[in-house]
Amino acid sequence: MEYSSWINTSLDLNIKPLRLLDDAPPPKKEAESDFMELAGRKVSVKEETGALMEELNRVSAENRKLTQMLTVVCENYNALRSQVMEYMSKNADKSSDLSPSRKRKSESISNNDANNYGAMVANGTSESSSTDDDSSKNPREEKITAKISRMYVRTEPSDTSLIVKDGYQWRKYGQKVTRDNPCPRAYFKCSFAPTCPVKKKVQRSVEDQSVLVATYEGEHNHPSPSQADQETSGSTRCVTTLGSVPCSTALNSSGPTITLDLTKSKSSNEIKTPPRPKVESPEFQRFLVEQMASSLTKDPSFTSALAAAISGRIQLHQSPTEKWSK
DNA sequence: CGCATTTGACCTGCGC
DNA sequence: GCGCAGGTCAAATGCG
Repeated sequence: MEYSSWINTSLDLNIKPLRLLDDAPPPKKEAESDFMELAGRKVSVKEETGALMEELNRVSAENRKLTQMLTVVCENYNALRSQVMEYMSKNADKSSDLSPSRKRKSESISNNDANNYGAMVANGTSESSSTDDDSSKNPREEKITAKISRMYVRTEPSDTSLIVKDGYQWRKYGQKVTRDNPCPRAYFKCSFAPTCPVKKKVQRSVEDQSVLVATYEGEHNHPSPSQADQETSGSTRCVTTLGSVPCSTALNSSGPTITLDLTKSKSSNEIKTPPRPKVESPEFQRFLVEQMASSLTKDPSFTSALAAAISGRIQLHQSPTEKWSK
């Protein structure tokens, strides 16, 4: 699985339309007339306006929601980062003073990043968490070299099951209601290979119950049974691989507007925008790309958000994530 | 009938 | 040592 499919600039791309919608209504008529001309078709402008307005409202609401999410993610990221920094610097100074309750400590810390919707966080366990040196105190810990990774999966609100389709076969062996989350946590073991030590915990996020948090412990000692299936399966769940989010483009006087349609899958993209103009034309595509690039790079919000996204990506890449970057 | 899931009991580690 | 909370076990149950 490619890392690029997990980390995506989609949030950044929403900045432009959102701002447009919030600050001043876009000169739609112009855009539409351009659009019509490009399409070379005579379509009722009224009908188109109505449809576009509807879509615009919907996308605007979607974008607002996403922006709020992004804010929360950034806040939590910063908080977590400062916590980690503080913790690491503390441990660098006095490595002997370690909390004995590492098991539950790590859990409580990791809960903070539960807002990274659509992202997967893979991190090493004790060996990467600067508490290595107490392995000398507790020899049992040395055996636990299992990798712990985390995956966030958005589900449909109506979906109450705790099943995360990740291509492996899992057997549920327990369920428990934990203190910090009213939603039960389900425990799974990899059942594809009898010797496979991998375990998985799945629990709904406290903040957003439509998000499942799957925590993987250990590494599979066998290949994925359905790697190919996984990519093409029509699962109702959408593992948030944002790399393939469908988008639509439109032209207005101030340049092209990129609108990511995050609510529709590729197959169900039913916002029936008017028949596309000759987008296939290489000249038009080049023009679009140039306009998009220039408008994005001029936008300070975009550049700052991009910087934040990149810094987050760098952080992620610093931890060993071989498993998920395959 | 075989397998997966459910669920209450039990085990283990940690804090007080 | 006791209580609490998370994790695991295994008998009961459900389903194909």
